[in-house]
Amino acid sequence: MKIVFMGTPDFAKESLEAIYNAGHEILGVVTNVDKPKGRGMKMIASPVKEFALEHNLKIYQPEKVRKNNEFIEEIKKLNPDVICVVAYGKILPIEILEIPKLGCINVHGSLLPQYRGAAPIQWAVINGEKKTGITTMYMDIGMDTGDMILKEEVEIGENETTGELWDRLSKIGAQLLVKTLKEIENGTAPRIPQGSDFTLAPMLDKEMSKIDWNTKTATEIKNLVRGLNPIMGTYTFLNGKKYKIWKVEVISKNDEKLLELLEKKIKENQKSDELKSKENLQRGIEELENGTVIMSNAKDGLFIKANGGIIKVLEIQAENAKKMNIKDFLRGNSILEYSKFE
RNA sequence: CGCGGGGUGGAGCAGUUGGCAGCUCGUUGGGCUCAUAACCCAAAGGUCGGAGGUUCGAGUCCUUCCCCCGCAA
Repeated sequence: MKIVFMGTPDFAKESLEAIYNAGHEILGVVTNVDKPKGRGMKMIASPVKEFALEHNLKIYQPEKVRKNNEFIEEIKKLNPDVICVVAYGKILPIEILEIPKLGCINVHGSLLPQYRGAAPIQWAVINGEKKTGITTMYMDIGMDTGDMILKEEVEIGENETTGELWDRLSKIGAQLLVKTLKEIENGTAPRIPQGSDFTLAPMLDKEMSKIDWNTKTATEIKNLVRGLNPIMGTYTFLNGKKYKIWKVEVISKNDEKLLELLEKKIKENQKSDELKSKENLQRGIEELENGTVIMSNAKDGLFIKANGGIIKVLEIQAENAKKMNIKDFLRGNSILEYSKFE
């Protein structure tokens, strides 16, 4: 089929590559404008543009698409059978949606009508969903409200990060798009209305990446950490310094191994008899405020009291530093026990 | 010229007013142990990113070049 493809990030590149390899005729590729990126603010082309350049595809990078008659006319002239939109980054006006004879197809990273919006994958992980998926649909004017075509379900691993899930879904999405196009070509594509029972996955904002030790449970913190990895990461403060937390594990406050370590340490330090028994240790931990460092050393790691469990930090990043696994970090940097993250 | 941080043995860091180059870990050898990623002892490993300069003396001060990283988008 004759296709115009619209997309920007690597997620979209997978789809473009798949339909390209499937033998469809790519009339043009629309991607977001190059943006200054990275150190020195160099202009960086989107992954979709990179692919288009490599394969000599025609590239369009309109500043805006709404009320951009010149651009709309260009697309009209291409006379595509369908327009495929995957994570393009701009909302398409009705004038464009009406161009292709067979419709505008969108690949969305969730099981619609759940998680409509800009950040479906991230929110699914943050909310601790056990499964999510990909949905292809016919676009309409609303935000991810169009009639659905195909769906594929995917399990979310308990420790899977958004980045990992993102990669998997981008490939599944690519395949599902190819399959969807085939169905459309054959005239067998279904059209399933979404119904009214939907949820939203709005854009993530900076605010939410701060760990709230007081109101969030240990598991919620863990889900936030993996949900925001590797997009922005989560952060928290210790003695006025900002630390990013990239990977954690949740362990129970009754964790035998941890209690043993604590017990041993207390004996070594000849501290008060008060915390001698395991019961007292558990109670002692329970009494600590959320965010308090229970134990911190290069050998055992960094353990932080949280609501309903203990956060074991696995990957951390100090200000102006790069991400490090916790053992490397603690060899050169020290975090005092009983200090408090906030 | 977007803002900022940094280059010190294999890793992560310290190094005070310029005065013998250190710490934690790893590595190697040995010991201990039923055993171990545990513990004990010992050793190897650095022209302190490069080039100039100031000085009796520079990781430390000045000039310059190279490289890396974080924020921001």
